[in-house]
Amino acid sequence: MRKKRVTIKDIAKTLGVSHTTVSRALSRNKSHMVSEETRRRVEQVAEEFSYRPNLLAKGFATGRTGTLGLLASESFQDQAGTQIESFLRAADERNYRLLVGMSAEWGASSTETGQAAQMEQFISSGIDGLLVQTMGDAGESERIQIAVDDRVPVVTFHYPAPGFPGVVLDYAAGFQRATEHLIALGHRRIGFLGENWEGRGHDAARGRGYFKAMTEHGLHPVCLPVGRQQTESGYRLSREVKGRFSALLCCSDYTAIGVFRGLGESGIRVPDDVAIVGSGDSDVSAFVTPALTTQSTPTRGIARAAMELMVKILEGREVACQIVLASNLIVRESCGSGAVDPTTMPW
Amino acid sequence: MRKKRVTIKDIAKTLGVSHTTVSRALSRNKSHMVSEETRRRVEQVAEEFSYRPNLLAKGFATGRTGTLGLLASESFQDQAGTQIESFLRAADERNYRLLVGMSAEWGASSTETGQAAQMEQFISSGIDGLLVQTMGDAGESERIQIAVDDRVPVVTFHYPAPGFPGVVLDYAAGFQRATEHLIALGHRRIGFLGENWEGRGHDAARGRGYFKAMTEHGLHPVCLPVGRQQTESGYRLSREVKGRFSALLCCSDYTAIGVFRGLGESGIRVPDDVAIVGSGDSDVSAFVTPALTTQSTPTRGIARAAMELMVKILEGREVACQIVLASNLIVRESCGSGAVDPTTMPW
DNA sequence: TTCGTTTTTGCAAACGTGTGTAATACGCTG
DNA sequence: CAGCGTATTACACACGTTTGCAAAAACGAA
Repeated sequence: MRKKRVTIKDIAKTLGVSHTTVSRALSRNKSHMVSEETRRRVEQVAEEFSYRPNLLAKGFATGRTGTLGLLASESFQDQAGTQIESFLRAADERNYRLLVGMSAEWGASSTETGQAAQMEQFISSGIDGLLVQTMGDAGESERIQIAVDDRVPVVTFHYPAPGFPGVVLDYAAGFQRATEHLIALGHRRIGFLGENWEGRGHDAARGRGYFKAMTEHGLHPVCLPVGRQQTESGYRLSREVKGRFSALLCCSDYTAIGVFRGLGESGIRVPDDVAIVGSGDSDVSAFVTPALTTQSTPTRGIARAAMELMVKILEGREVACQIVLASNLIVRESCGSGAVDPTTMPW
Repeated sequence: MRKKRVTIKDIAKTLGVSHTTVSRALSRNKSHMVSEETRRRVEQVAEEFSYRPNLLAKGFATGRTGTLGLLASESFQDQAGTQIESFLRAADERNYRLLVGMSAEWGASSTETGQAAQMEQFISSGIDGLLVQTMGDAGESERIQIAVDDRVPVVTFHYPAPGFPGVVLDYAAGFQRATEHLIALGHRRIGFLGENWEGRGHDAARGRGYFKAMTEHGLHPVCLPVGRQQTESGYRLSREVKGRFSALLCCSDYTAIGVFRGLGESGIRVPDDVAIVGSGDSDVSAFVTPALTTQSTPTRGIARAAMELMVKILEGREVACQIVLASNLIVRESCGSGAVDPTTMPW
């Protein structure tokens, strides 16, 4: 007895008009007007039948679905969830739905679909635009190009993707400022803990900022390479710190936390003996003891800016541009500057 | 010069066959066979033209889109992101796409769409099924009923929604066990910090478990009501603890962290003076000092189970059932049992 | 009334794919 | 050769909505 879903034709039939009229009445079409009287009656019957438009058919007919694809990167650690959340809010505000995918291009398990495959699926699903979290890995541009070739507007976010519009975070400037902050506090022997020193990706960008600040002040930059397991790497590397550094810049809060633990076991106190700066402003960073001074990642701001850019592009008001967001230093307790901004703490 | 997207008709034309044949060749239709020879040629041309099926049209024609709706609840605090992440993985494993929405039924700002509205949008979008995170608030059943009335299979998760299939977490049993754990450690004056004491929702479920354990051991249960701002509430309530309780059960890790802070300022040590148990196993719980003993929320397991149930229902292999997941106690440092399971710590 | 203009409505095609039914071709049996 | 079954292909329509074009209705002015 499965009754079929109610369509505009059902409404048309009960009112004795054509389905065309109903369509126009409901969509408030400008070019063709429908009398106030008819519109009222149509809306009333629609309400009565609890009519729900078939967005599939609508999208099929118009070529617009009101849905955007969001490809988040799993490599973005614990921030992935927060980032997605921010985008959900931003999309909701502008009345877009979000088809979400998360992919790990590196170390993807066999069951998980690679980013390229997910992207093709999304494109086929008839999205109006694609939001891609960029990590700066090799082959990224080629992947994004797939969407562009299929005329799907793309907005990247997080890391620069040359040639594509996007919202990027200025990690280099952020880390330069962080380094200068430590120098201003009197530190001279400052170490850098990151995945790779020079090359591509986020850590390298941070490294460039660190390098610049150090050399500009006539100081010698030193990099301690961190592995995939960041907390563990930090813990391990903490052994090399003693007497060698008075401050450490970590490319991840988790690395910093590992260092915390390791130093604590050796009886080295933070920030009294060694100052530490993290990066990412993860949820945990305010809760560790001492609270971590960290380079912020404005997840919400990124989402907002990317969404706005996307809407502008969809409306033809913007063609391509790179929006650079500053990465601020959130000063808490771990580098002992004394002046902790209370608004950066959860209590 | 915007070339149109390539369709099966384009393929058909170049091969001199009908689009029907192409459709059948690509979809590997059983009832109508297509010769091996033709299939090969079709696939080759499809590859050559880098044909991508229009999933909108496909879904429109078949009534199946391969997309599921996920309605997460914002009230689920910092776990929302993790929960969504888990579902993305589970969906990917079974080759479904996920249309994600997040809603706060309570305190929703004017710009944010309520859950009911989001659900209607999702239904219109032609999803094959809907995954709803339940919080046990009033009107929830009526909301879910909307989807069911439109013949969209629904699977709820997190909190029991009577009459609908779902995956639920046994908070009551979990908190009962947590309470008994404290009793076994010798505690007698144990307080309960939760949003509401008796009624509906998660905290009430936890409260029931606590109540049961206490009365069964002839102890007197006491509830300290927590407000919306959990960390702050915990901080505030910590003043009432001194000399009154030797242990506290908090319905949220954030409440526990607020209590930590407050007690610390009063010179009361955890776990030496007061034992504390949290709930949620948030990302932060392992990083605070002392590391928080907490009732786990198996986000990944919930997603897996809900997804499996959904697939079974879609395939007609299951009609309705409630899957109850146990909520384990993760013993760390904050209740001083001494035996910390190292696998619960991030290092 | 008659014509012109504007407002309102309907017809029919289109979007890309799937599917029931009919047609064709081929080979086999009697 | 007629008759029949089977494998393969084609035709035509369906799915629900939008939209260009044309027709009808309403209205005002001459």
